[in-house]
Amino acid sequence: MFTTAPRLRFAPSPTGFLHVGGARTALFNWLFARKTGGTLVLRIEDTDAARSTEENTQVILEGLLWLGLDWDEGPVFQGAEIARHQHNADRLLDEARAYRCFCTKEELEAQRKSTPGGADHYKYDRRCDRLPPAEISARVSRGMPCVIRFRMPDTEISWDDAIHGPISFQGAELDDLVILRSDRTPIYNLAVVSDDIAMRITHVIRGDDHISNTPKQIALYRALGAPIPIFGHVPMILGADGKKLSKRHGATAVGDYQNLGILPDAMRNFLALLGWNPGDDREIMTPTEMAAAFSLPAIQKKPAIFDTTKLEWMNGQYISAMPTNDLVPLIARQLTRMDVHFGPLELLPPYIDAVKSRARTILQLAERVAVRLDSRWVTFDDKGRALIEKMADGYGKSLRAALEALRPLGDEQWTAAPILAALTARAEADAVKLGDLLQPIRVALTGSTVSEPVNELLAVVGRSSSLARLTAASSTNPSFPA
RNA sequence: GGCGCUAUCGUCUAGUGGCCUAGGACACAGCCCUCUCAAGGCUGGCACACGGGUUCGAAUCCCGUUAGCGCUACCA
Repeated sequence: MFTTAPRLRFAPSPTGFLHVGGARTALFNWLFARKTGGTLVLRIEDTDAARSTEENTQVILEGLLWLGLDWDEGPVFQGAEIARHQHNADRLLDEARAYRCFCTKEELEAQRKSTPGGADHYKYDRRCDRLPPAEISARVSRGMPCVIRFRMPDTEISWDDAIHGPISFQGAELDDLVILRSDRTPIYNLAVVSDDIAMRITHVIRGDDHISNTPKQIALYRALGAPIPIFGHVPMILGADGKKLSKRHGATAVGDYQNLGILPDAMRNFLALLGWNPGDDREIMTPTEMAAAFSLPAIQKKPAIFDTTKLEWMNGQYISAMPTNDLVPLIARQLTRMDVHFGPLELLPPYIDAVKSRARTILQLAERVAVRLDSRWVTFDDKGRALIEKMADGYGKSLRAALEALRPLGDEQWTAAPILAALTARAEADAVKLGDLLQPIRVALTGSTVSEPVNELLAVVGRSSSLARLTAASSTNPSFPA
């Protein structure tokens, strides 16, 4: 049917931000284009002037780029093609495949209400299609407003979906859809078909929520005499409660996850695995690997629940694997947002190395760097407080022992190995377990019972700051730490 | 309500009639490592929605039931 390379499109509507579901649809299009050597076109569907904004368009473009998804053509704006949409509609009218409908919104509403069995059973009764030609031309010359309705064929309309397999609808059950409003602006289904034909789109990969639009669009393709593309409908993304992902589930926009400290590589990888798998057990994959393994039939038919825990796990994997130098600008930006002063960027890597294998998000990572950089960021968590309370007087005592062991070390000896040697010797001399000497230090320095090995922690925090923190903690009444 | 789509561990999934005593990952529990945590290693618990068929044989094919989701505009 199509002898040339595939032409795909991603067609978001700038009536909101880039949703994770939309991002995944874009990703699947991108992967398919990369896999097949096809062309991906970005089209902004802004025909709903009332709800579309320039700002949303920008956010969507930035979101796609952030995820590493680029496009080969566009962005093209649907709103710029209204003349062609109107021309297509007029042609359908001339060929008697569509008709003028003079029913007003109010009349339509009344028709719905008076439908036997309720508005649920309403279907337009084609009363305007039965108007005598003389009456129609009279109304037109009178300037009576009208929409253009497409006459839906009553045949079966079916297609072989690239993801779901065969799907069919009965045309007789479909309504005659409006394709041009009374102000002559196009309605979605006409604009989409008109654009996809003009752009010579061969594969329409979009969300499951468009399945019921597809028979209407196929009918339009046929009426317009255009070849019908391959359709593939990717399942929805649901919230943890199994309902369609929406605002009340918290973060749903791609930008939300960016702000939460998720890496674009991790987000992209996670999204790809939501409803798709490479056919083997690989999980962490580069875009190139994903594209090589990609196929439409491998996409799941059922909706997937968005599991943020696994996203964070994957993000942690990416953070651990990421070169520290690549992390520096991200952490620096976050520290600046937190109003933490860190001096030259070259000073950051040791702090990042100290904590990056333990962090799941950039936010966590930055917070832990901040704690090591500046004692004002130390906050005592529940376990830290519990340890202090449990040890009571032993806490300060243990810290004073540590101070005695550490003070003799000069700046040049303030590295992990000598620190560990000094503390080990002290623990042996006092006949206490090494851990009993170290854990209070950890808590005094970070407020937490979790960190890198204590000797490394001391080395990273530095001699003067470490000693200051230990001194302060050892002399403070342990029942109310800072 | 109508139409459509879907149905394997809590979650993401492998499975396309025998290789399934159903595999992997996240999460969970335990053990190892160990100054804590993470990472890593090992172990464990956890699923074919239900009912009928078809077949020598069904998670896999068919039908029904149930459940979930989507659509049902002069929105996209």
